[in-house]
Amino acid sequence: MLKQERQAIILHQINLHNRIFCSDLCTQINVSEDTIRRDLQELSNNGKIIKVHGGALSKSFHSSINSTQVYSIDKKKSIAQKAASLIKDGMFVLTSGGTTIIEMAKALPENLHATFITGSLPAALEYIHHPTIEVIFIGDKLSKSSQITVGAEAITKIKQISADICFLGINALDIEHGLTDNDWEVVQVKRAMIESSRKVVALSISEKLNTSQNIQVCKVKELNVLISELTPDNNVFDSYKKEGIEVL
Amino acid sequence: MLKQERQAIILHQINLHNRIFCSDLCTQINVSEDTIRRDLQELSNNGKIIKVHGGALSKSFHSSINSTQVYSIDKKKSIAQKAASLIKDGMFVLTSGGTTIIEMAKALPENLHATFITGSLPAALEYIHHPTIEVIFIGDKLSKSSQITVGAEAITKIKQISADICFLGINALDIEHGLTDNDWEVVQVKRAMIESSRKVVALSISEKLNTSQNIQVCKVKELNVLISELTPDNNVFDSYKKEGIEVL
DNA sequence: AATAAATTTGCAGGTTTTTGCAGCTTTTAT
DNA sequence: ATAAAAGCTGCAAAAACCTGCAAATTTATT
Repeated sequence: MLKQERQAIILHQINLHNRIFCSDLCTQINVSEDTIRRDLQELSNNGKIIKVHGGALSKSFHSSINSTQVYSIDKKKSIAQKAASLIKDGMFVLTSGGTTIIEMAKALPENLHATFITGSLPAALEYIHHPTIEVIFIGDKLSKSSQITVGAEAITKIKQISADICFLGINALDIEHGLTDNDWEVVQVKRAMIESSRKVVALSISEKLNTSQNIQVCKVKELNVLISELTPDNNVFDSYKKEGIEVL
Repeated sequence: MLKQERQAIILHQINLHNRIFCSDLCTQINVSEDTIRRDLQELSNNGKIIKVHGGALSKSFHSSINSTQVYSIDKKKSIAQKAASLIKDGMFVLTSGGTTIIEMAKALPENLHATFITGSLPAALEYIHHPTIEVIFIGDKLSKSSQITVGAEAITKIKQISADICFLGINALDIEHGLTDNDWEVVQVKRAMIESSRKVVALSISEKLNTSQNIQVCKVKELNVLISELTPDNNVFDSYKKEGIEVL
């Protein structure tokens, strides 16, 4: 058996089944596991496949998400860094959707061992690419506009959870109206998340501070931490601090 | 034996078998391995063959392997067309994940009003971009390798559903072992989907027919429809038809 | 036809590639 | 925590390769 021939077979099998074990290939092609491993290593170095412990995955399936032009991307990255620092090993983390949350997902440290619970399709896609975290998806009807799960079933599931911390990508926040949004179904979900978490963290670029929308999610007092791209000593935060909110 | 003559024989052999060993040619033509090597080198320099360590490969062999970005995309599109035609307005449709399912999602008619239920992240992302269909996501733990929901909670939810039709992107199918897969958790989900559907449709490119993997999902008899890129009159389907399966 | 020139072939030797194995470390699962 | 599986490293044997050279063969020329 020629080496290139063998590698062609391997590549074919991986593309056919999306995933494969060293041991299976080894019996199928009848060479030692070492040889298979070396082949997979080589194919992986050439970018043909994704090598994983015990086997390999097809490239087409695992393709990462296109990081398109997100509004205020730099500000959101700085927020993401601060937010990610609050998450410790072993925590149960509830998160909503939104571009800020996606940025936070990308900023998670490589070796974090935590459980992330979300109803957001894009967020889940990010989390799933992380090597060590566990991802729980809240199922139910998917909202087309927001790409998150909504509905009674989802609300019930969230209320059964008791999370250590909850991260909300927010749309509008001010002292008078509290945390507000403009999608009734999304508001229900966020409200449930707040109720199920010991600590609530709001992520917001400063432009969204002191603006409001139609539907209230919760009062300012119900938030525990507020993270923006500004430094905490900025005096736009004064009134929030007075309400007992920690600003990062 | 003239050099030209010998090289003609070699070229013929390579194109016939797609691959060849130096050692085989050497005994066959009865010249030294060095001569064979020099011939292969020359043919390779002229671009007639691909020289590799230990022998040579035909040009077509190598190019066919390296060609497509997503594997067998055309075949999958033809399958997707046939599958999409089975879905009618008002139906409840259960689907697994996999590239074939994604293609089906893309092939859905613009004005279809149906409800799609899935636990596959990539599939849900496709469905959500469709203007008129409703999407229900099955929540629970997400499997990193397959990007679908797995776990007891998901199984329970699926069993509560009663769907009109179920589409399974399949990994391996043969008469003896039935529908098989290599991921225990994924198998549980597929099994539940089959039980919850009035009609089960298996989508498979023909290469996966008459292959098997380690874990059985169900017997051949439990499938109702089998769709591949081949025409239904192809005789690879004979044994499946004998089991009462409709082939499209 | 004979001979010179050019090409091809086989071989000796030394080098590189490939492969499986043993021993040890890392990762994963229970 | 512990045991099993997978991975890594270095090694050694076999196979394949390369280089240079001389013998053999083909081709060209007189």
